[in-house]
Amino acid sequence: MSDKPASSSQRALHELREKIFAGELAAGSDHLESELAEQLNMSRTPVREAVLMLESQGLLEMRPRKGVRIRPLAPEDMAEIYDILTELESLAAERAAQADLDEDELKDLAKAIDDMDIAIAQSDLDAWANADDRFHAELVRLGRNERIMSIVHMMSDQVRRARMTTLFMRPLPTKSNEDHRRVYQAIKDGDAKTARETHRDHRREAKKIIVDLLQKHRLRFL
Amino acid sequence: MSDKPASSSQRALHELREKIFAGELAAGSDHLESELAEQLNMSRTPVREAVLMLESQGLLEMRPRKGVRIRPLAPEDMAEIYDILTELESLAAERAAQADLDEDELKDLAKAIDDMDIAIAQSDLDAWANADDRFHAELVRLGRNERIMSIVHMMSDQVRRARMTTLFMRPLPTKSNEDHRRVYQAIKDGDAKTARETHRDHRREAKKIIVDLLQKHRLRFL
DNA sequence: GTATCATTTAATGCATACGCAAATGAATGC
DNA sequence: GCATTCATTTGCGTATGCATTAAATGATAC
Repeated sequence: MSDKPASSSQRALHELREKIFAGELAAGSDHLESELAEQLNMSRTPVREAVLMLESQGLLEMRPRKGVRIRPLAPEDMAEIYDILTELESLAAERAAQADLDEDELKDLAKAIDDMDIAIAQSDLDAWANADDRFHAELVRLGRNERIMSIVHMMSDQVRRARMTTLFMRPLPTKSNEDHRRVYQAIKDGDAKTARETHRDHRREAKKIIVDLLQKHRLRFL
Repeated sequence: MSDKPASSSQRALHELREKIFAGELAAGSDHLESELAEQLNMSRTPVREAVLMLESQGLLEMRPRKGVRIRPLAPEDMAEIYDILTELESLAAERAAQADLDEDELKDLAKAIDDMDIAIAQSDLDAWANADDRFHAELVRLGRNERIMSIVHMMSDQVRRARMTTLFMRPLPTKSNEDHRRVYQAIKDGDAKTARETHRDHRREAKKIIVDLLQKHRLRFL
């Protein structure tokens, strides 16, 4: 249970991520390395290292002399990201279906789906979002491509803030879980084509919903 | 023509990349930060920064106390990467076809195809590889998704060494350019489906060829 | 009042130093 | 011999300080 010591740069990495997701470091805001270092109670060195890593993960930009800018997301960025997620997750679904997985290997996926039902029944959006994340992460894991896992993870991070914001702006995603179940069933049945196409359509829908929502609410950056 | 001053960490980034591609830093080899710093004639600080970036780009791993390891590529890694390239480039081809591009916007793509023909006529494999790179990069650019561009770039970097090695182990890719032309034509005609599927098949073929080659030659790591 | 240039300010990029922890090797006991 | 413990070395993580240079400020001329 006890946290490992963890190096300062690891801590910086995690804490900065958290602050970005929580909006504590607001989208579009600038921060000097020294400010961040002070906030985190460490020297600039580990902060710089963390910032470098976060930059290659697309969460912020280093702009010499202007500070570290937390990258805001425009609707076009959301579209880009959802397009990528659509392609890569669909491939993962296809591969998972081809892998002839037994029930035990699928249990985390099943659990995530059940948890979403429960969350919806209780109108618990946070729990729903959490289970949805797990569903997608597990799906990708079953696709057995490490690089796809890491790219999807990276893209998910980039949209995390925006998804959290929009989550409360739209009706309960009651229909969504039907798709999940269909994907699950196709994987279990070894029906690669259906798994792929069902998931692809599911993601396209998700893209449309969120992009439309941003446009409707004139959310140019978040 | 004169090189810009360029910061030490940028220089470290570029020079380390070059050394990795050139095999001067061999796949699987380990290197202390201090060695690299000495080689590059700078202190450990910018080297560490470059190494951190290269690590997130998947070219090497930092293993505390064991040195920086240049990541070797197993056939399974090649398969992973080609799967990703297949999906993302195909999407790019589809999007390019939908973009109703005029001849001028397609001229770099056309040039790359022509250059490949020339290179093949002269049996100049280096020139061919160069033009092939340009074709794929340009195709992705026309797909207008910045993130896909950067992911594809990253994946291409990861396979660069291995592709160079195998390039001289197989017959001239004479047929390959027919595919390129078909993709080009489909994009020009605005035929998104054909563009996508043609390119997808092209990439699947490429994957098969290279993975088979590695297996045949028992190249477990490179 | 505005534009240009000199001066100051301050954030960054990098070198350097140091403590710690892991790895290595030596010494000791069995 | 072999294992175990302790001493030594060495590489890394981080703090710190300084030089550089871009930006901000102020001064001067028009």
